[in-house]
Amino acid sequence: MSARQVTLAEVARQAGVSLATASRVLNGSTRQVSEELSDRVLRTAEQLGYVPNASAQALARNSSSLVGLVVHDITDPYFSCIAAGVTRVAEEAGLVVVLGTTGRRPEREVELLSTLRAHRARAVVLAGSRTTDRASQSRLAAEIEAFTEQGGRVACVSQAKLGTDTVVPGNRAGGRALARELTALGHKKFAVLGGPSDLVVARDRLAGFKAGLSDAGVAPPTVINGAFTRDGGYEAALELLASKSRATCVFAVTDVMAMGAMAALRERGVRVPEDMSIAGFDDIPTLRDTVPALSTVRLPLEEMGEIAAGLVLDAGGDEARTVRVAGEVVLRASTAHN
Amino acid sequence: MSARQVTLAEVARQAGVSLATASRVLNGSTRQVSEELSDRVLRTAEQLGYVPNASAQALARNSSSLVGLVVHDITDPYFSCIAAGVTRVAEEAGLVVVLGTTGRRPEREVELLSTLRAHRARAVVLAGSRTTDRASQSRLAAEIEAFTEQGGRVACVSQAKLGTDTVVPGNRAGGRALARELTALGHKKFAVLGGPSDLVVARDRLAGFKAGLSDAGVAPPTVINGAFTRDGGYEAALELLASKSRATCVFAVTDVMAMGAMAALRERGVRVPEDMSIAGFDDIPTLRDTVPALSTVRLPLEEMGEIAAGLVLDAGGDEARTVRVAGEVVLRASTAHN
DNA sequence: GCAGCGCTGGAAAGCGCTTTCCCGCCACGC
DNA sequence: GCGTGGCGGGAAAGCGCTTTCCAGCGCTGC
Repeated sequence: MSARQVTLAEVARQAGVSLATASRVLNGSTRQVSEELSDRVLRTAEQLGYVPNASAQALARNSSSLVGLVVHDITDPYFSCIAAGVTRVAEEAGLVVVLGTTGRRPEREVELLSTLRAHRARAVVLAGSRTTDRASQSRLAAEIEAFTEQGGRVACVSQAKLGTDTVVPGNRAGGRALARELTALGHKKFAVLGGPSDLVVARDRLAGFKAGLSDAGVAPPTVINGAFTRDGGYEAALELLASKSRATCVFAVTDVMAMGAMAALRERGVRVPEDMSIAGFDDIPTLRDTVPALSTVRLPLEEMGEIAAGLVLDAGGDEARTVRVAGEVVLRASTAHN
Repeated sequence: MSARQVTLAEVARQAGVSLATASRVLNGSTRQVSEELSDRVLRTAEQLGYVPNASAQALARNSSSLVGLVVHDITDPYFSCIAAGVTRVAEEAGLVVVLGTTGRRPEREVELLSTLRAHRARAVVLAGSRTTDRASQSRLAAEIEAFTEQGGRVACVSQAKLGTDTVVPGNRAGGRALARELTALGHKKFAVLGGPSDLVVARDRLAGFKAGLSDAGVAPPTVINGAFTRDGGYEAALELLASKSRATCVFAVTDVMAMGAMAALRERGVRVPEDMSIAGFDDIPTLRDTVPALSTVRLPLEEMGEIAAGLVLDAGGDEARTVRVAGEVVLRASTAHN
C-alpha cells in the first residue's frame, strides 16, 4: 500500500509544464492558460487521479474550506435538524462541515472553538443554547473574539448578545402566543416544565408564557425546573404530579421535554388530554408520530440552520446581523378544552 | 480586525529560542528540552494566545487530525445515534469529525470520500447502507482503494464486502429471531414493509425474517417495498391496506418505517395491536415515546458508532476486521397474541 | 521602426510547521 | 589527557501548494 502520493509537481512534470501553470489550470485562477496546455494538464491530472492536498492549499491560501458546527447533542432532533440545514448549505458551497458536540458543557464549547481556530475554519455556527453564567460567557466571548480576529466568521442560533450574526427564534413571542391560545381553551391553572434556570432559551420561553397568561388575566404558573432533555421532562412531570398541583395544562419548554413528560403522565395513568393538556415548543419532526399528537410552537429548524450557514458564509459587513424567525402555534390533540 | 496571526516563529522569537525548540516544547516530540526553556516557551505561547496552524502541521507531518463520517441523513435517529458514538470516540482521541451527508445518493458518497482524501483525513466511517448496484459499488470501491493507498483507514457500519473494517449488525439473525417470536404469538399471516429492493440491509433483514417464518412453518409474507424513510413506511402501509391483505402482523424493516406505518394505520382506523401487530428494527431512542410502544430488534446504535470509530482509529493489521453485534428482540405493546 | 503594452509561461519565494542533521558541551572511562 | 558517547540546542531542508515577479513575444500606435 501507500503508493507515492500524486502531487501537483508530479502532474506538472508529466504534462511537461511548470508548477505554476499546473496550479493555474487546476484551480481556476484569474490567469489564462492556453487551451493546449490546459488540456494536457487536465488529462494528466485525471489520469493520475490527482487530488489537491487541502492542507497545503489552506496553508498557501491562508484559508480553509472548513465550517464548524457546534451542538450539544447530535441525537437531539432539535440539533440534528439544524445540522441538516447547515450541512446542506455548506456542502452546496463546496465546504466541509466539522461537527463538534459539547455534551452541554460550556467549557467544551470553548475548546471546540479553539480547535476550529487551529484549523483556520472559515466559519462556525454555534447552535448550543447559552447560559447566563458570566464566567463561561466571557471565556466564550474571548474565544469568539480570537476566532473572528483571525478572519473567521461566527453565527449563533438562538442566542444573541455575543456580537455575532444570529438567528433568533421568537421564543418569548412564541411562548406568549401559546399561552394565549391555551387560556382561550379555558384553562385556568398552568404548570411549566422549565429547563435549567440559567438557560437563556428556557427563560425566554417561560417569560413569554407568563406574559401571555398575564395578558389573559390568568394566575402565574407553577414552574418546575429540570434538565433540558427528555429525561429532564420525565422527572419534572413526576415532580409535578407529586406536588398535587391543580394544573390542567402543562407547558414543557421544549418538545423533547414534553415527550418525556407525556411518558411520565402515561405511566401514572394521567390521560392526555382528558386529564391534562400538554404543549411543547420547537415542533421536532418526531412529533408527527406521537399519540396524542403534541401541540407546540413550530420553529423552522432546518431553515434556521440554513439561515445561520448563509449568514456565516456570505461575507457581510462588520455589522452583526440578526435574523428573526417567528414561531407558530400549532394546536393538536394533546391540548383540549377545559 | 485581523491582527497578525501568532505563529510559532513569533513565539520562538519572543521566548528567545529557536523554531525547533519551540516546536519541540509545544507538541511533545521525543526530544527533551530543558525545563527552563520549556517554561519560557510555554509561558510566551500562553500569553500570546498561540494556536498551532493545523494545516501547516498536517502538511509537515503528512497526516491530519480529521476523521470523516458519512451518513445518509443526519436527522434520521439511526444515523444520529451512530454519529454520537463516532464523535465521542473521535473527540476523546483529540480528533475532529467531518460530517458528510449523502441524501442517499451513492455518487455523493464517492464525492465525499474524495474530498476527505483531499483533506488527508486519517480515517473515515461510512455509515450509509450499501446498495447492490454494481456500478456505484465499484466506483465506491475504487475511491476507498485510493483513500487507503494514501494511508487512510476506512470502516463501514452494517455492510461488508468492501475489504474494509466493518461493524455488522445481525440483520439476518435478528430478522429471523423476530419472526420466530412473532409466530410464537400465534400469527399466521405476515406482511413486510421492505426498503428498496437493492438495499443490502433491507434485503438481509427480510431474508432473515422469511427464514424465521419458514422455520415455524408459516407461509411467506406479502412484501411491499418502499423508500427507506418514515414516509416510505407510511406509503407502504397504505398500499398494504389497499391490497386487502389478510396479514395480522407487519414487520417494517426499520423503526423509522414502522413509525410511518403506524401513522398510516392510525389514520385508517386500524388499531395496533388489536387489529394489527407491528414490529420494527433498530430500537431508535424515540421509540420509547410512541404509543403503543413498538416491538423491535434492538441494535446498540451508539455503541456501533463507537466500535466503528475504534476500529478505524487504532492501526490494526492489514486484515480487514469484522465486529458482529447481535440484535435482541424486544417485544412491546405493538405486538399482541393473535 | 521602435517604444510600449498585453498576454502567456516559468522561476522562485513564501505559507507555518516538523524533523533531520550537525555542533558544542559535558561527563566518563581508559 | 584524550577519545567517546550522550544530550540539549539551532540551522535549514523540506511538506505541497499559491502567487508574485520577471522574461519573452507578438501587437499597436506614433
